[in-house]
Amino acid sequence: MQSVTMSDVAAKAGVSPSTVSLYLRRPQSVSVAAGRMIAAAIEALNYVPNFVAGGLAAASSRAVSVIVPSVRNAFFAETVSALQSALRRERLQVILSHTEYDEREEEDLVRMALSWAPAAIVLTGLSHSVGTRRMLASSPVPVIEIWELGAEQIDAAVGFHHDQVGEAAADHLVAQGRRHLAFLGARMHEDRRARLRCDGFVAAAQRKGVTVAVVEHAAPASAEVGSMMLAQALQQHPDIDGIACSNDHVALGVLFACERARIVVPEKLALIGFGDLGFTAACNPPLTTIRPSGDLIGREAARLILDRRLGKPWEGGRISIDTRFTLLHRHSS
Amino acid sequence: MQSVTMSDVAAKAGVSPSTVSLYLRRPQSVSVAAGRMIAAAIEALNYVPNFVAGGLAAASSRAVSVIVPSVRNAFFAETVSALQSALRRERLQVILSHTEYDEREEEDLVRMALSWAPAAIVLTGLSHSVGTRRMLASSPVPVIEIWELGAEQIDAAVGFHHDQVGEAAADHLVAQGRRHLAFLGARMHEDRRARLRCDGFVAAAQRKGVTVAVVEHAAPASAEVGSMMLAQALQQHPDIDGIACSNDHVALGVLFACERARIVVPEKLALIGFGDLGFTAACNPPLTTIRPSGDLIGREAARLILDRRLGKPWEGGRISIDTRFTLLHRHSS
DNA sequence: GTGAAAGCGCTAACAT
DNA sequence: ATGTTAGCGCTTTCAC
Repeated sequence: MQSVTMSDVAAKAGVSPSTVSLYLRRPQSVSVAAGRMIAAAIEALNYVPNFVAGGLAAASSRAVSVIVPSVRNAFFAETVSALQSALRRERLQVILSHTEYDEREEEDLVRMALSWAPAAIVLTGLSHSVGTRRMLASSPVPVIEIWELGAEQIDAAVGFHHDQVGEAAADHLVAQGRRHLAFLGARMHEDRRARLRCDGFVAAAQRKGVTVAVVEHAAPASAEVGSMMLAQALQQHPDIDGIACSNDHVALGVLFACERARIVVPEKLALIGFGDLGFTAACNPPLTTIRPSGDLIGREAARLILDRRLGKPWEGGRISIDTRFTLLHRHSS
Repeated sequence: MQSVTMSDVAAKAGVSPSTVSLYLRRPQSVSVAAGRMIAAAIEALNYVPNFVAGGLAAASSRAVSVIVPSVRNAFFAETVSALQSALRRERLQVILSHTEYDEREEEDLVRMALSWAPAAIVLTGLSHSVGTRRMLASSPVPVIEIWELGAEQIDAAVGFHHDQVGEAAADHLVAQGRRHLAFLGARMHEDRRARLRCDGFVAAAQRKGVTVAVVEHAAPASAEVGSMMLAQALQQHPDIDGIACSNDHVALGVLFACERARIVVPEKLALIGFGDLGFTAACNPPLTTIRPSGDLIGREAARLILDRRLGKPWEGGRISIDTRFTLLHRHSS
């Protein structure tokens, strides 16, 4: 079926297939002479190894299954990108799928993921259906949960505490002298992490003794939704002087709406976003925001996967890595 | 190695493994009675099929290899998302990788892609290394090139003509009475499609007899780069009254910079972007832009792959689908 | 360091 | 409609 196979290479190089296999996986375990012959044969025949056959024989494929809520979300895109770059060096490939924030969907995708006998499965968040947990528990595949910390984890987890993000935002606004806060959140009924940031914000504000309001919108985060939520917030609580948003898209919309309503930021209203998306530094005024470590999450997850492949087990069976976040104080607050 | 296999299911259901296999692939080809027994056995044993073994036996896996320049790019993210959603229904999965706009990298990724014996390979653009073309030509795997039309294609292509985008932008600005145009382009030495848009813009402007300047920047598109390019453009050509940008991030930066410099858009300067990214409708003023059909590209690519899997060959061996684009006239022009 | 042999779990003729 | 059979291309003991 396949034009040129490992046997062809072996024949041409004058060695056995198993030597070629060994050479491909651990070149240093093969004599230099044999290695050179094999390399020449591969080159001459233009041999492309078959990962599928390899995966079947080894009972573990070169795939890493990654399941995120949405590929279009810049946060996850960054993590996926970093993960891929790091895995690529070890010739592991990412099988990507998205749940659209649906746990039932996730369960089905996990089942499909297991069908690939992947080297690892990467899931977003710590909240999964019972079925998902059961499947994963009864499988030997390492599981890494990303982008959240602070609840029970299946295996390894790499992320940060979203309630701490909310807390940091509230502390920051209060430190800037604001006494009437609001949190504008998009799609918080589905996006558990946005909800956690909101909860952390409200709790911290209450501890500091300032007033705090929450405005939500069911639609996904966007500038338009941000503009709408600002209007609603000001209508209900005209004295608001500090706003945190569930992410930078929302904050951008608030910024635009303020401009149209001639509300001066930050004098009249201090604003803080979340995400440090591309436009934040270039806005008028530049947007104060909290930068999550999306890139680092990807790199650390890859490191865990590679360590595990090399046989290093995770200490105590469970491991969690806190990648933290950074508050970037710009001119909107 | 695997806890429960197809044979286990067959034994429990009282049929042969091949019947189970058949049931899994074409349920309607199996008697209702047998089907019920098999379904019950699968349920009871919690059977998870092994795609790797299946792929080896069938000499074609349930993977579709997708290679894009960057996962973080919202355009490709949209296409990948749509592609995934559509393929998912047929239980095909996307193996994603990114080239970072490097053709050598792409060649290596195509080699790895072939290692999976994928149902299809999806590549971005029509420009590839000789090695890439050679490998793909000598393989039976269907190839779909996306996001570009107008040059020689390997197999199928789904996308649009970027020079037509540039042309549409120029025509629009001229129709708005602008006579001194400029194109601001980011990373055009690598992003061939941005270059094509630029070329189309310049050619159309010249045909209309208006002046046209080009400002480039090597960095990836961002609002900051947009602000910088605007400054440079106005310094070199103070009389510019219409600007097209290689994408909306750049246009957003221009908008911010105009605001700071008290340049009124669109009265003093008409602006058009590309991409219809999330923020364009919410900006001040809302940004005129050109919406590419990123989503449609993904859906059409999926359709071709699915058709091909069902045995429908593409007419004449080659097929190209023009997904077009739409100019959205808002208030920035 | 290298080779022989035995599968990995499934699909796809083919026969019934 | 169902079962029998023969691999798919590789990895991995286990000898040597």
